[in-house]
Amino acid sequence: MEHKSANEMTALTAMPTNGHRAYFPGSMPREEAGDAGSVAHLELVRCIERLHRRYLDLFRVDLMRIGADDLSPAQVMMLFTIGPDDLSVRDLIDRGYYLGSNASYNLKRLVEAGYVERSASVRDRRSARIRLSDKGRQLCELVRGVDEGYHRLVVRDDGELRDLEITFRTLRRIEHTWTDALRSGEARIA
Amino acid sequence: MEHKSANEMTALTAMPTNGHRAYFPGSMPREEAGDAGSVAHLELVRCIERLHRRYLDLFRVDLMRIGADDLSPAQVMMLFTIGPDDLSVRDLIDRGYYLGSNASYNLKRLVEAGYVERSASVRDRRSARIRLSDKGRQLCELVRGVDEGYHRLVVRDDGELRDLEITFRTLRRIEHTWTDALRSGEARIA
DNA sequence: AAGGATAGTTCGAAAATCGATCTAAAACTG
DNA sequence: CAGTTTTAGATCGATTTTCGAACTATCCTT
Repeated sequence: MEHKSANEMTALTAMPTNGHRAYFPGSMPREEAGDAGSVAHLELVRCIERLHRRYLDLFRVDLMRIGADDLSPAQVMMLFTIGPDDLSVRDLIDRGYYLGSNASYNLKRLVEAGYVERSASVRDRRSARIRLSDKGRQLCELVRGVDEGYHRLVVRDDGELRDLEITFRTLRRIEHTWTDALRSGEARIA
Repeated sequence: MEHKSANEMTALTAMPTNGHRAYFPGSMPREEAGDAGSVAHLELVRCIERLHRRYLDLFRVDLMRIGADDLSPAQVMMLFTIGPDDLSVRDLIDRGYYLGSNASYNLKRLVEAGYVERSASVRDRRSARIRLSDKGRQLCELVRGVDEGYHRLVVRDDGELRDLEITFRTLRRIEHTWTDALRSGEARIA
């Protein structure tokens, strides 16, 4: 938490539109063979990693503008993962694939900063019930407002809307595939 | 670096296929209005964040199996960002959207561990030339092999291949949009 | 009631992040 | 050419994050 942005040596100044090679699907050892030149899973993974890093930079700036400089991007995202629901920490963990201790850590900050309310469940007193506070909901509104700007930049016509939908659907499918793979992978160990 | 995996309280045990609500496009404050219920940019962002976290878990396990337990997932990804090329640190930074000091930090480890070779440029002696070593290339081969397994899980027919291509193309477009937004956003400040 | 599973937190060590320096080598500028 | 400014990149120190291993408290089973 607490970061003043204003990147120094970051990639900010230079887009991928840099000099030499294409860098598009070209920046990895041989790929001409095998998949007949189509996009490989690994390229997508790399893209996701890059996008994630990129969005963090962008989002941090936006959060600063909004005035939510007491939260890290990941913490704000966590607010959206909670959403309008009233859930247990376990549910939150499952939704966001968080590690238990990390979820606790971030949740603690969210509660301390007043974005999330926590109370003990009546039925099971081990279990905590979490939900957004008004402050939390307000922040979500603001973020959603900012995001609409990006939405408009990204989907400018029906074709792009359709692509976005396919993209979302595909990513969800991949998410599911990975989760399965992870589960069965661990099964061999356990 | 150095992590023994074997998550404890992680989401490993429970997929998003958990109890109560749908959670699909449902876990955020109101979205029925406006976009006519279609996928919003923000949902995609959240998905990317989740996928990133998820893949980290998966990849760490794979790296362990491969025997590359001296590198973090991000560092291995950096190898692919270097790819077959011979580039300067600046190029690497631009390609991967790294922060300068982080790139240095990771690069140092890659060089120390023998995956990357660095030498000074002849023309500009400030500039370093970076490239994969044999060891680095070998690791990339191994990872690529593992990845082919996931590729087959994810694209099982032509339709899915087409979706993957659209997804990749769309994500690249978004990446570009964000980079632009970030650049022009910072411009106002600078 | 005893033993085990579950929910969630806390702790300490390790690692990652970030911006501010800092060095060295270009590249300008007069 | 001396003087200044830029650029490439490494390094430093402070902060934040990540992770797994305890640990506490409650619940469930028998």
